[in-house]
This record gives sequence, structure tokens and C-alpha cells, in this order.
Amino acid sequence: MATRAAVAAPHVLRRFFCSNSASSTFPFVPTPPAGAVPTPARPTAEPNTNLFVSGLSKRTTTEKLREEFSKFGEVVYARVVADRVSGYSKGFGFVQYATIEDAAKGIEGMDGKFLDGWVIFAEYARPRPPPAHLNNNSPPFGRQ
DNA sequence: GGTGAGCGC
Repeated sequence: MATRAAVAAPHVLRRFFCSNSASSTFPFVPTPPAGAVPTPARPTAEPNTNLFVSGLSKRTTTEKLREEFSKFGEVVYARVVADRVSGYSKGFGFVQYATIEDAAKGIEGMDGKFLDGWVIFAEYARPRPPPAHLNNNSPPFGRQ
């Protein structure tokens, strides 16, 4: 006698998964802030001659970046970061003024403004580690 | 092919 046993209805099992009582208060509080945070993630760097410009269009080039920022101060260095292989712009760049006060005027004059149809954001760039070009061979990973 | 938050070779 081969009596096919009826398979358990899957809809009955739904009740087990629908029992979501995870609304209980866990003893673990995922909220670390018990006061003022001394080290925020990225509050913007301190005033310097280097400016970080983001929100650039993919078609915005370095010379265009310098040209626009040169109207608010003396730009001694400007570059749009692009991939070294493909050559396409990453959408952000750096502008360095001769003085910090020129950099401040550059931010006030270009931050939130339109450039090639995109709203750009100019702010002080972070201090980056030195290129360490003392040695020609500078492998990113040192041997043990 | 060219995105859409970001920090450069």
C-alpha cells in the first residue's frame, strides 16, 4: 500500500517566521555617544592652502578647474583626480592657492556653485602623507 | 561605460 502522505502545508510554517518579537529591549546599547565626541569622522580639515573640490562633472578638466578658481585668488596648483589607466575623471579635484586667505576666498566663491552643470563643493583638503620620493623604489608593502 | 560619495601617484 503506497499511501502518499500529504506534505505539510508550507503556509503553516509561516507563523514561525512571522513571530518577530525582536522589539524587546536588548541589554546591549548600540549607542556609544555618552557625551561629546572628541574625534568626529570628517568635520573638514583645518584651514590651509589646499582645497578639496568635489561634485565635479566627469567632463571637468584640470585647466577648467584652475581657470574657475583663479578668479578668486592665485592658484599655484590645481588638478582633477582621474584614473591613471582609463583617464576618466573621478569627479573631484584639488586646488592650491598661494595663501590661505586666497583659499578662503576660493571656497566662499566656488563652494556650492555650478560648474559644467554640477554643483561643486570646495573645502579645505586634508593633510596627506608625504610622497616619500627619497627613494626611487617605494613599495607599498615592506618585506618582513 | 562613465555610476555621484569622496581626499591626489
